[in-house]
Amino acid sequence: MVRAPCCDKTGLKKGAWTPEEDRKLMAYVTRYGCWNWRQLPKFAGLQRCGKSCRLRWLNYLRPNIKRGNYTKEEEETIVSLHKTLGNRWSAIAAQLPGRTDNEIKNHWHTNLKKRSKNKSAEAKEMSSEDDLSPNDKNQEQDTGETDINTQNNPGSTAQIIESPTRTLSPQRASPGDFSSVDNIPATNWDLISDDDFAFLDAYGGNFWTEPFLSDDYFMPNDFLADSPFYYGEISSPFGFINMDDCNLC
DNA sequence: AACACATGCAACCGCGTATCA
DNA sequence: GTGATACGCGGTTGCATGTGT
Repeated sequence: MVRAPCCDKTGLKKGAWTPEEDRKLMAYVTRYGCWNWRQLPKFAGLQRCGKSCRLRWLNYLRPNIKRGNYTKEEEETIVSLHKTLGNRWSAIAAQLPGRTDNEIKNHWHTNLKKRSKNKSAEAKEMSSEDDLSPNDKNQEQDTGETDINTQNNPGSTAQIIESPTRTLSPQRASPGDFSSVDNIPATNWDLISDDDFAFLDAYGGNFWTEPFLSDDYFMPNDFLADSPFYYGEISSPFGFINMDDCNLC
């Protein structure tokens, strides 16, 4: 039995998001929040599936997203949590403020998993060969690497040694890599200007009020907590928005 | 310089679950 | 209790870009 598509796909765009689409989504969510992902694209003037909008917002446009440049501590946390939680990326992401489950998942598959495998192979080799070179031994001491498996599970006989990364391989620059930590990706916010709300006005009076007729208005807690929404007004590139008028919470 | 291959990331897809009528 | 709807999550894919030959 094939599950019905999440939305009517006729005429809906797929693939990479354009700056214009990002602007529209950011403008809308910033002003109204994500009251209903399914309906949101319609009101935001986007030819996208609600699911796609949600993903784009959560993984890319949301404020306080960290991109790239994983710290040693973050990688250690990921490896450690992965050991206890498995592939529950959202749970892991919850422990890493600013990181998304998707990004952590990607980072695991592209970096940490590989290193973990290598470490595992090395460990196997070392256990079979006692004649480890002094250099290797020193390196091990310098980095302070230990077998987390045996640390966390003293009784465990697990063979896999998942080691935190000690050296960060240079990250390839990509359009999405803002390489700034703790900051809202400037590129995203710079995309938006006052004019970006103009298209919303084109919908007429109903546009501004209709979303708030919904009872199931929803704004993610982490977004609220990190955003000026909490404090009554938005200080944004679009100017100040009095949130008392928006009934967000 | 041109091509093939490798890598990393953004986005999509399908399933499970929560909620509501 | 049941079906419909929406959301969230994890697995997977496709493409842009980097690297090697």
